[in-house]
Amino acid sequence: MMKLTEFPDAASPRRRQILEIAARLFARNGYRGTSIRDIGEQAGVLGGSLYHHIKSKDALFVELHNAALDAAERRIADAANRHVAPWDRLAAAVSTLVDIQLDPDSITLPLMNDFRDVPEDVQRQLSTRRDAFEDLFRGLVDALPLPADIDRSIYRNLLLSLINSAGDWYRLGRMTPSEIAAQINRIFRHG
Amino acid sequence: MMKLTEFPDAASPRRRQILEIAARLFARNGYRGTSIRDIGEQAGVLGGSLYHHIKSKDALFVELHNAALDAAERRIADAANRHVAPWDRLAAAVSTLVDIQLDPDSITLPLMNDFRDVPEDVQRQLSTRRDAFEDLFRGLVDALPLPADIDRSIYRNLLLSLINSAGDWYRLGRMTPSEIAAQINRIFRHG
DNA sequence: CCTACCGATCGGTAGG
DNA sequence: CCTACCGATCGGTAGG
Repeated sequence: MMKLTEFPDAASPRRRQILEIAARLFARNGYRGTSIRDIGEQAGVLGGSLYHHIKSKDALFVELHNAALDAAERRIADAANRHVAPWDRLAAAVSTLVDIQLDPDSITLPLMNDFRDVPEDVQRQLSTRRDAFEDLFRGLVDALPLPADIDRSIYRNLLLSLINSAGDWYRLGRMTPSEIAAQINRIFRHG
Repeated sequence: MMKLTEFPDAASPRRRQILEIAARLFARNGYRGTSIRDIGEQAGVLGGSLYHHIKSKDALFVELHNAALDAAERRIADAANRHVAPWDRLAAAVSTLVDIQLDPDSITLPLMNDFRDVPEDVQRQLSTRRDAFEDLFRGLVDALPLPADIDRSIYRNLLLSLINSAGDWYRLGRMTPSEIAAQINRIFRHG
């Protein structure tokens, strides 16, 4: 449950600290809702001073986004690979992604959700990495014995967008993330 | 398929025209992504001139949001009420909401999706109207003969967030909105 | 509906 | 890492 090294490739401890601060702010307030001055404030310096560590706000966001997907992809693949039956493999992946998305301290993932908040040229830089992430789920879904009248591409998109937007309505207390995941797996299990 | 009077309570034709322009821009570019100057430009005037017709950007957005939910709620209730069996009623509601969300010319609904893009005090103004909208689906879901291990509140939230985020991945061509709706209804039909 | 502006905020930079 | 700025953009207003 504890995160130890979120950004292993950070080049210096100070830079890693800045990356972690920035990731938390982006996750909480979105791309446009987070200013360079906000990040500087939490890091104890003025906004302009950050440009010693980063090239631009865009480049910073892209770096955080890709590192977050790397970490998520590793955790999800590990969880799926502890099982062999197709439905079990998907259920493990869903449960892990739900955990990541609903963790209130998650630095990792809410970055995925802000796609349309981001400038268009940044979107283009992110989309390759996102496509690769989706391939993980494509493989899991393609292995399912689904009824013939369910389209696997639609099924995968529905499932992913549902999980990625779960943070919008989830409020702590009533149910745990793993109970939410269990409900999702029940609804999406067919045939 | 044609929209005739999107804003029946507009007070003047010019004001209605401005509301329609603003709704389209908010739907396309989000709350923060739409400036008062953008709206003025499309209306053929300078941004400041709009303040003869509106009180503030916030009040404009709230008005558009509530009018959009009024129109959506009417369409969805009408569609559901053409049926009696619970699963048919839900399917009709889902299909109508999907149509609204995926219509590329829709003024009506993508306003719902930008919740976290909007300032907090505006969020508070919108939430009452949204809760009432959700009650429509609450009634439809509560009438379903669902398996006992599926939580109706979670089921409803998952279904609504899934439909509301469908526009994020849907691209025209491969499938029509009603085919998407049919897939959703298949996946969410149980018991 | 325009002119002309306000105070605030933004990403980013030069020069030290 | 700071000082001191830049050009751009924002919502909104006074006065006509």
